[in-house]
Amino acid sequence: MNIGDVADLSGLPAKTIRYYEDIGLVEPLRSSNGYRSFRQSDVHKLAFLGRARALGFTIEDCRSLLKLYADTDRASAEVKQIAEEHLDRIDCKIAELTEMRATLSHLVDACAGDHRPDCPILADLAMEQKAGSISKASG
Amino acid sequence: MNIGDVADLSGLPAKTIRYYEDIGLVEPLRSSNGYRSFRQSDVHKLAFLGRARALGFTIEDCRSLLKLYADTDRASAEVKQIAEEHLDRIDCKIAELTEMRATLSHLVDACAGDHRPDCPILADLAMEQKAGSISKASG
DNA sequence: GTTGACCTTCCAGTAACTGGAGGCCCTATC
DNA sequence: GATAGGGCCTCCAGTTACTGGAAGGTCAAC
Repeated sequence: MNIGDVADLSGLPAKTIRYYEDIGLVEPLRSSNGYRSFRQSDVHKLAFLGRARALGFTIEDCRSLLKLYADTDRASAEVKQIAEEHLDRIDCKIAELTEMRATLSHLVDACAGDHRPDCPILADLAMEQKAGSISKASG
Repeated sequence: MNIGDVADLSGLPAKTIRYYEDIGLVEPLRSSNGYRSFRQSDVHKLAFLGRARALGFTIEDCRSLLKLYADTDRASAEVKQIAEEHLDRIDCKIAELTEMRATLSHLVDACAGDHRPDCPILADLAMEQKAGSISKASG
């Protein structure tokens, strides 16, 4: 199978598939004309990678997961650990973004958004605290 | 003021401050010895940048915000628009992460995490659907 | 005069691709 | 046989926002 077909089947761009070969995630054969020649197992691997990446696993996570997948003597604990660490990362990111969101939406709500220059968003970024108005929500 | 002092005051690493000069966000003066010489206004700008970055604004957003901040004829609507677009980006990211989180935590919960090889996480990534067990929770 | 902290520039690397240039291969059509 | 097109190839550069490190100049203190 040529790269175009595999791209269609796996949903990954051909560029990405070449990149995955570059970094050693897949090792397609080569036809006599130099074209990459993908086996079913390669397509399977690439689909695996596509789903792992869609779940946000890093490339290095993917590499480990592929290795574990191939190793029928694996302990599921190893897989679970990778997934749990990733879950923690996701939770951290969500927490971070949620906090940003809170501050930002607060500021956006406070901004008139009209033709006048007065803007609480800029005021906050510049920390223009007038005496007596220092009441930052202790955050 | 030298870069080290400014780094302490603004909370930004010296490396980052140099980078911000590189990309034209600040333009400190130079002393006769070649050292950067920061004015109060530079420090203020850098603190502004630090807070904007902490809210997740991109560097290009920061550039625009600084320009608006300097322009006393600005319309707050312009600032608000930047902030709202950023808020949308944040919401998208949160939604994406939340979905990942849901799928992943589902899988993690289903995984025994012991010495045995059987692993629903890998099974899902590999899409090993046995006939009759296709009951993917519809998204 | 030498140590050590601070400053300088420049280069490379990070994560995971993506875009584009320049060029070969294959099939079909004239 | 020539040509047009689409697909494939490699290699290089760019993306975001820094960060680390090398090689070397500056300054205050001892």
